[in-house]
Amino acid sequence: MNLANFVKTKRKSVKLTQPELAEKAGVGLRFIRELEQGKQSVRLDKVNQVLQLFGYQVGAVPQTSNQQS
Amino acid sequence: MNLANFVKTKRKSVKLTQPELAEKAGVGLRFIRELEQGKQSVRLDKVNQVLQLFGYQVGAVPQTSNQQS
DNA sequence: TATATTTGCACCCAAAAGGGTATAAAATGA
DNA sequence: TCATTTTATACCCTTTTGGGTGCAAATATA
Repeated sequence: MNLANFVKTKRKSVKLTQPELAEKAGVGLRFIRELEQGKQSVRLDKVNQVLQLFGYQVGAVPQTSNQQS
Repeated sequence: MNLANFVKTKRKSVKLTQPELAEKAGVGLRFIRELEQGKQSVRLDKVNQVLQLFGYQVGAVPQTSNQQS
């Protein structure tokens, strides 16, 4: 589970659309879309704005890890 | 342990200076410094370039977690 | 004490992010 | 099937990043 799928899965689990998530997180709609599509060069602070809605944050995880899901 | 301290600690554990780490990771020295100082708006791909030297990558971790160390 | 390392600050600059918007495509539901 | 919702892609624009560099001060380290 990478960050992109993590966000997508979490968003769907709380029944939010991308525009709704963007609004709640205080980021742009385009950012949510690029994030869920796996864009690598996103900004860390924006990612954290999204993750904290789900009670998560960006951290270092072992490369072999499946991260949280 | 936040990302900044994680990188700093890992770097010191393998006895690298900031310039050496920057060179190995393929990022600028200024980036390493800003990362270790906790700058929030860094780019995720650059963070990953650094973390993978230590066998780690960026992932979602619970907010209450101490992340990996 | 010296030496090496780290930090902080300031420039300049090219490249990219991210926001907004509009349109096209895909998915979902009646 | 058709209509609606959701998602994806493209274009502008402004702001910021990140790299390079230099220098001074603070902090370790031998």
